[in-house]
Amino acid sequence: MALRHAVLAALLHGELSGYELAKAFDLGVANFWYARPQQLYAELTRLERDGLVAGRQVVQESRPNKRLFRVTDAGLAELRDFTSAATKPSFVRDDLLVKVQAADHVDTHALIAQLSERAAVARAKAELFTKLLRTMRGDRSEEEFLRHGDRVGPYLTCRRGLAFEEGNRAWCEEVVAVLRLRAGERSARTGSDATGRRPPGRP
Amino acid sequence: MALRHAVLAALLHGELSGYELAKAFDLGVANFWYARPQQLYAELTRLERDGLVAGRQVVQESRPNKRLFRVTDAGLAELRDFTSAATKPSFVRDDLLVKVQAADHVDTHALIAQLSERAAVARAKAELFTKLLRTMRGDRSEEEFLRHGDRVGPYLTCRRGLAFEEGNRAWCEEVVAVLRLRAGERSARTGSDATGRRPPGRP
DNA sequence: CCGCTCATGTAACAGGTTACATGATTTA
DNA sequence: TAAATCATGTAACCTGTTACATGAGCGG
Repeated sequence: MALRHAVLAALLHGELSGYELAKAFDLGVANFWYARPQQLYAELTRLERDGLVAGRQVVQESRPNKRLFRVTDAGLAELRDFTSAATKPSFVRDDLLVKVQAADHVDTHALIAQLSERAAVARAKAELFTKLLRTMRGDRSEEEFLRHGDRVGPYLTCRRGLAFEEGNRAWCEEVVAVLRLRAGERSARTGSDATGRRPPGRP
Repeated sequence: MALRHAVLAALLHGELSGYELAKAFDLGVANFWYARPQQLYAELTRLERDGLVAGRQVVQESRPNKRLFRVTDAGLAELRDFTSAATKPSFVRDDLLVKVQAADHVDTHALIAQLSERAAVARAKAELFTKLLRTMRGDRSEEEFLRHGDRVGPYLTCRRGLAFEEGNRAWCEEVVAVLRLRAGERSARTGSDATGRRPPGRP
């Protein structure tokens, strides 16, 4: 059960409500984990039941009431045990990779569209992460911050997110370039159009 | 259901048995997907039931018999539909990132050990991918291969795998360096040992 | 003779996704 | 007045993991 620990790690920074957690774990910002709101509410309930987080009701006017959660001592202990234990190998699972794997047998122009889309998303995320990093380190230089700043954990995971998205973008753009080049060369040879539909066989 | 399509994409290259597929989808080699053998046998059964792959029995002496599967026309159509449809955004889910996120609150030296381990694994994988790429392109240059080679799909996904693992390794090493530096500076200030256990508070 | 490779599964369970549900308030 | 934000969940379903199971040959 890894979501548990992701939630605990996210709450280390300070108290958050389920809703705020959900925003933090959203696709846009989640540089170290992703989860749907429903999952988070369920997990917070379980964590509270197990005494790993404690919630307190915050009454609000002109807004629905909310519950803020913080990590308990037991929760911190749990997180420490988790961190000390061996880490499972992680792996990629991305539909885009499957599609590119099949690139020689499928419609190229649909694929190009999706790769371009992904490249744009990756660029946007990279920019977001860059800003987040700047905010976290404030006016200090990166080296200075990494040496003496408090809370470098979130900074370091954000750096991984940034590198990942930059890699993503570069790869998507490279693949688009290759597919375009090949579509062009093929149509130049055969005299057909350059849409790249149904590559080798199959008329 | 994405495993389905990953299996179809993997079988495009040629006939494979469940066992061979399992090797291809293993952590060591899987540059675009990962799955356990049990899952693959189950998925192959379903795919055959649905007519997307066709299996044929191969009788062997001195080895258990096996079933080789190939993608049917219906399977190829399914894969084309999948490729044309919108791609779901993908996200990272890595226990190591959770641990680093919590780095400021947990035992540093256990974390360093795991990061070093992961860096070593990443380096090994990167080397493997580099060799695979060389094998795939044969004696051609990369540019030449990407322009005119047949089956660039697997090559391109392998390139993503390579970049990913290199990024992984670089990040792990960077984090190790930062954590070591901070542990050293802290012990220099406090006069305590340099194990880095239980960072700020808590005696 | 021990462990590895080949070869294929079943069954129980944990984890994650999709769809559904509600309702007030602020902003365009 | 329509849409977005705040705020929280339930229920059914799909997917993936863990544990268990079997059995023959080959290499050291």
